Amino acid sequence: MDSNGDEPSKKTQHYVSAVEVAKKAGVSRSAVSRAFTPGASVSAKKREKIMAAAEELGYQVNDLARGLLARTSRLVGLVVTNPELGYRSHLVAALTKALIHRGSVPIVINTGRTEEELVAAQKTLFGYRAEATIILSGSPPSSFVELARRNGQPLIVLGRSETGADDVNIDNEGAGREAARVFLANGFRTLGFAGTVSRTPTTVERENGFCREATAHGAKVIMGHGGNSDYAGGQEAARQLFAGNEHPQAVFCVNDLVAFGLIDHVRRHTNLNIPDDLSVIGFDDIPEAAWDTYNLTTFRQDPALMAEHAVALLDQRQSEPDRPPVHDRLSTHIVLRGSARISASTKP
Amino acid sequence: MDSNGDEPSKKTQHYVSAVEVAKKAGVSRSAVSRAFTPGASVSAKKREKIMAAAEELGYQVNDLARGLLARTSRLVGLVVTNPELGYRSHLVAALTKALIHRGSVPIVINTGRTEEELVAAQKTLFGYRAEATIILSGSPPSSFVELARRNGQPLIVLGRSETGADDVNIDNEGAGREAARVFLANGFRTLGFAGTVSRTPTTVERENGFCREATAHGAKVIMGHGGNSDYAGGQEAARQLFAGNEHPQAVFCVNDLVAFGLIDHVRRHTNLNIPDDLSVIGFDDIPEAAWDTYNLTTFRQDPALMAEHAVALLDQRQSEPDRPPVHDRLSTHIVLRGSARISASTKP
DNA sequence: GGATAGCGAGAAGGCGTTTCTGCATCGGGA
DNA sequence: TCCCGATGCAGAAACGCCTTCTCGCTATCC
Repeated sequence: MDSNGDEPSKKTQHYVSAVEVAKKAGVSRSAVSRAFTPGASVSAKKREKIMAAAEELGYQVNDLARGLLARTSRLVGLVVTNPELGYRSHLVAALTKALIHRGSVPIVINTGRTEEELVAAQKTLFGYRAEATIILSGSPPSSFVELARRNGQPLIVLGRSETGADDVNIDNEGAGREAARVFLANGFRTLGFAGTVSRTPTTVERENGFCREATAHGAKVIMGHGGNSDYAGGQEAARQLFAGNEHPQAVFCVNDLVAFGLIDHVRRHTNLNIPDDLSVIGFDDIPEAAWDTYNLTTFRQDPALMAEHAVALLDQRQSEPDRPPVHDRLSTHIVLRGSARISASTKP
Repeated sequence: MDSNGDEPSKKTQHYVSAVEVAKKAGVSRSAVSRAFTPGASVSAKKREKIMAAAEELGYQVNDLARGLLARTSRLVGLVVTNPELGYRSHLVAALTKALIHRGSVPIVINTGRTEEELVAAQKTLFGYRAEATIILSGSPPSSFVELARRNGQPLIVLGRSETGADDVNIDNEGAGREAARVFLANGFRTLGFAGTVSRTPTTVERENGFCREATAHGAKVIMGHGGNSDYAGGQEAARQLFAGNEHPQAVFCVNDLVAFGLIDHVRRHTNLNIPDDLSVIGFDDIPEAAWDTYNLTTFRQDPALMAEHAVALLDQRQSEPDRPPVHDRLSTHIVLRGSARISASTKP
């Protein structure tokens, strides 16, 4: 009974439109549109008939046309560099999930950090009338912020605070200070910091917080800087930190990947035992930090929470487009594991 | 001189359209359209003038309207579950990069594997008239394939071959056989396989290839199955493999994460030394496999190459929509590191 | 002077939403 | 029982923005 004769097996090879549904259901195309608009005035019976026809034909509202009229799409852009790396992969996953949950459709622009590339990404997003842009990495140039504002497109920056846009970030400097305090409270006087030569605000803040707190209390801080904030960078930093005849008793690493590289270097090239001879603290608490090999004490940064806050910020911005930029600061806390010889009572 | 008086600082608060650019440049709106269409007949001088006006106004072609007319957008959908996990995070990164390089715009639908969720993802993608869909995980239900075909939307499946769509995959069974052969050639007679209880085609093929080759040559294979194919799953599998009084001399793990979990379990809970007492081979060759701690011998699966092939398949499908499904099989090769006591000469 | 490239103007087409208007129906009052 | 106003629903038309096509005209080149 569902093999209706009026539609032979001609090759459709195109998306069915509302007119076809209207014809099939014997109604006007406005009625079809209303049937798909919640709260529109259509009788229940007619709506049902229309839905049945739509289902049978495989009709799907054309969001391109809808967006054209609405002057915005449900598309939300995510601009990110190296989305496969460490914490960022988790953040991207959490964001895409949160956005989809919200009813948005995430576009992921995987690109470099240069101004040109960022501008190109933004243009693409403008072209699709994206509802908003979320930047995960790289400082957006001021022209970026300005253009988004001019076009009325909300812009959320993650992990940067110095821009004129809404952002959600964590207290990197505070965490750095806390790391220093924890080390000091456990009697370490010669400390180390493992960072990178590419000085992003995030890493600089962690470094500053740590170093200032440490030196303010008379401790010595030895610095090691790798090329990138990844495993190899951690190895390089370790090479620098453990090259001289004086080495740190405790090292704070700019993130977990760096900590892993550092730990592996230490295990392989020195006789130091972790944590007996050397305490290590990382940052991010990615799943690998909990692995037996590393069992890393680190600062927890919850990607799901950050994604949630980013989406909340987006909602707020849309309801109040004109209010001043909001800076949302998430707290972090240290997760004690076995890589640092720290007594739990000294945890602040 | 660029503060032109004819545009006072009125709040634009909307995207500028082609008519505004036309007015500003003193040309017709068709000319604007032509200027943005490569290969259209516009004089260089006029195009330049138009582009200057567009630049100044911040004009950006509305891809929604363009897509409406073209009946397709440059959007390409990526449907994926747990995009943050192991190899998949690298694949997603490589795909987004390759797609952007191609001029497409990737939509990432991060969702579950249930049929409902996949259908919802597909509907979203249809709604935006996505140029194509790429599925990274989860077997698409046959309705999915059928609907994509009916709508003329190319569908590329990664890591599954049993579907009626184009796919790119690797020779999992062959790799499994090779793993067994390498172990056998090095004198191991009691082998182990670390897999998962959730039997996806990928894992089943690797397991089958390994077990059949091994048993065909008279070796014994002990099986261990964790819950998921991740670190914790590897630990569980190890618990099973090393619980009895007879344990394997060499274990093939369904992927690198499982191998890491297994190695860590062995190091912590047994006296066995890797690779002296136990050889381990993994699968994927994610960056962590090269880390000092693991130094894992594993099968290399290049995400960039797979992404490249997926995009190539997409190009081909678009130029020849009606040809039968193509099954693109990539080769893998084993990467010898320190986790397996294997002499290089025995590598096939 | 005739061919031609370039350009402006206008209109159609793609598809869904929204507004406006007309019609039918229903309830209530005379 | 009849009529009027209110109400709900349906259809027509306009709109959003771009591309493409046609047509007619002008500047340009040989």
